[in-house]
Amino acid sequence: MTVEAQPAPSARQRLLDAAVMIVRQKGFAATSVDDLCREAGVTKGAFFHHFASKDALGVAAADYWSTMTSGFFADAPYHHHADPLERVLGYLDFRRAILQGTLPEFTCLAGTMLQEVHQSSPAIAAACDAAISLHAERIEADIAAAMAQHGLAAEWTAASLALHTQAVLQGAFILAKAKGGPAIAADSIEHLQRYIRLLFGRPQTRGKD
Amino acid sequence: MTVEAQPAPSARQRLLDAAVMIVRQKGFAATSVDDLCREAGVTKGAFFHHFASKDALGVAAADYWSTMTSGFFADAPYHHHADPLERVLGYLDFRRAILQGTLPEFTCLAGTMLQEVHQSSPAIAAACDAAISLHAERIEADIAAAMAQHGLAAEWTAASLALHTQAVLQGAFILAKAKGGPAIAADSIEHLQRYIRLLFGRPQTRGKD
DNA sequence: GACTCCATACCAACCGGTCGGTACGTTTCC
DNA sequence: GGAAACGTACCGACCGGTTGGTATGGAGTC
Repeated sequence: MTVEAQPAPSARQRLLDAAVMIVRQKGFAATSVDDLCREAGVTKGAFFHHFASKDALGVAAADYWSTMTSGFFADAPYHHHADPLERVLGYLDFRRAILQGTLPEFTCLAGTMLQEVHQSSPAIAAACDAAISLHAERIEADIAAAMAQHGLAAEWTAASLALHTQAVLQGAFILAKAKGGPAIAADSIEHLQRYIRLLFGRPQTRGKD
Repeated sequence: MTVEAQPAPSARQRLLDAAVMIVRQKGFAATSVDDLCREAGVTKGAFFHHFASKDALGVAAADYWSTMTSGFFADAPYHHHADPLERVLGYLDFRRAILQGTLPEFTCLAGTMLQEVHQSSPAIAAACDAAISLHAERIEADIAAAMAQHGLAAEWTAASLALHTQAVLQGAFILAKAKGGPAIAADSIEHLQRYIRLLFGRPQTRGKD
């Protein structure tokens, strides 16, 4: 609630940014508090001033990730489409397009942390779940609109398909980690796009990109 | 007297079994050598007698996981189908059916370890990649046979779709960890099955489960 | 002068890994 | 056949370094 404009990046902010990068590189457990402080250029005192524990940092990082990605995708170009189905497909085009750079640059923090802490730290797991679920809800709205427009009476729900898109993305990231690059991740997203086109009876539109 | 059958599981075997369970619970980094020894009922001396390092245990565990799951799926009932497409769909039926018990019981060791060690330990990452890729190749064979039988000239390859099935499964596991249960994982696999049926022009066969 | 923000110094627990030693079966050599 | 020699499996105390976390104090600001 007390969010005003911040002119200079505070130690807290720098720690959060450091966490987003390093945790995606090494995972949560392998990332030490000292690693974070070194990357952020602050001392341990600053860390424990802003965060009660390493776990608390994990929760804050997941929340930060959620608001960060929310803004990022809200500003993305695919919202321009009038057709809601085109927005859904455009979203996936966009997800494919941002598969650039090294693995920790396009990989998902929430998915990475969930793998490790789903049992040991319920608070972090809940924050990661919230981030993914919130993101899915945004897509769910477009899917529901597309279903209404196409008069689709399907055996699956918009919520289920929205969550499925997130599953494919998370799985694509794991394959990317296995293969050391984003190429197969892009393939998987293409399969998902083809699935959605088939679902809506719109087989293979527009030319190859 | 040369003893063929092993009446008592060796320390090495017990450590491997312990690793498969605990690493899926807590992740690789958060699992200590002492954790493994305690679970396996052996001492640290035994651990380092059989494995040169914790990393070496990770590689061995991934290899063990690969041969273990290979045998498990080779014995599964879906191979009975004469129709290769039915074998692929049956495989996914089977994957849904084994979504039982607690999360570390049906979750994938290779995917879990990959998330954490893909940068820090190339050896473990390679072993995990090999496990997943080998598994995908088994499915690829059935997909290729189904494509040939249906005379499908597709823009996608059997290998690509096989890898996509693994991406969906890995992503489904992450969602299961987010939601704390296997229900949404099953939903995602159903979406994948629907995709494959649409791909092969066989919309919705057999009755509801 | 109280409060926020952050640095320094420090701690106990725990980490992966080492090491000297034991128990025991097999091989070798007389 | 018996005993020395050797190899494998395992034990558990121990080591140096790192871990998450704390105690305390000082600079800047209202």
